[in-house]
Amino acid sequence: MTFSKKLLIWYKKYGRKNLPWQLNRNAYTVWVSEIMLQQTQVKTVIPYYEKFMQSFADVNALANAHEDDVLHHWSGLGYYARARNLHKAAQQVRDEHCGLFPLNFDDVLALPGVGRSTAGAVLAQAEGQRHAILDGNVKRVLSRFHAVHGWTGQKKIQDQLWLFAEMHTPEKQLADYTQAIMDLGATLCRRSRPDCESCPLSDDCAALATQQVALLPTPKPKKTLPVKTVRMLLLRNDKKQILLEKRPPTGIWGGLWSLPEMPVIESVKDWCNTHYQFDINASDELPVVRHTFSHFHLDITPCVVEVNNPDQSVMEAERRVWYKACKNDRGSKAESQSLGLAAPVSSLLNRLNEE
DNA sequence: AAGTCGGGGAC
DNA sequence: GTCCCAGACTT
Repeated sequence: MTFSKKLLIWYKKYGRKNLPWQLNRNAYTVWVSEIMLQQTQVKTVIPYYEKFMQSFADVNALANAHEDDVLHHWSGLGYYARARNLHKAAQQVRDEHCGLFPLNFDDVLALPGVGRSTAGAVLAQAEGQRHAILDGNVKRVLSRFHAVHGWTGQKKIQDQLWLFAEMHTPEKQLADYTQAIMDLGATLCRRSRPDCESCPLSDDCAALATQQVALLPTPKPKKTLPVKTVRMLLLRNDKKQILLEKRPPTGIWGGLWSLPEMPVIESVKDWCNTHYQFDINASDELPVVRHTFSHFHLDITPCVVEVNNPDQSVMEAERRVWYKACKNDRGSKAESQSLGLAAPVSSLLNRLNEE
């Protein structure tokens, strides 16, 4: 059985058929509901839709209203450009289509605030015209059904999903099919805890077959993290011990032991002299190590420094310790169980120890 | 391709 | 707190 046929059978039993905009359905009511439902959940929209329709019963009433009045009805819904566009579009219908909501795809698409998916949804639901839709629900259903990996905002992925959407769109029962695929996405093929047991498409779902339902759709990539840089000093005494410092209790690596840090821009020799009263001859930079936190990258420039007069540093004894990195029984991992080390510090000490 | 608009729900 | 939601528009 085809995708659409299974979906339509399921819809007949379990689909939503009494939403406010499904009663007395016409292009205007469907259009208003579709705009309100952009990036907004059904439950939130319902009271707004009912009040809006009471005040603006048809497209001409909306066109002739004051923008402030339209915006007042939108207050609290968010994305207020939707309301301004809705009002402008109603005037466009009044002025360019003789007050009759257009039933031609390109004309609907030309209305401000109406994109490809919304235009398709309006004409499919109100007029039974054959158009595919691709909203958040459909993207989720199709990316799982076809195991499409990649963020759905990417053009390549979006094009692929539109092809699948077109492919599955039936020739008849467009209103029901359009509602059905959205209902499936909203009620069973949810973002979290999808109910695959109850899904009419589970037999052919590629994501389910390969245990990838939870991985799809691929989440939006996180925005580029800011990069901070720091130099970490591997201060080494004549016993080949490294100076560690205890971090403050709050903040990054709170309470853990770490290496002394200093700005990359400043002189190592001056810094050691000023902050530690250490006399050093030379220092040796190691390759930069990137450590990533949830909110930034930390590029660490490790710098090995041989200290000539380590005895000078007896200040703040509780916060500083000369530490001898050694290998434990398991091999390469440093013996650090007794001392809480920040992860990249542990890694650096290992590297130094292996040389 | 990335940024913007937004209040609210799920977790 | 984060992520996302029946997207479209601008830069």
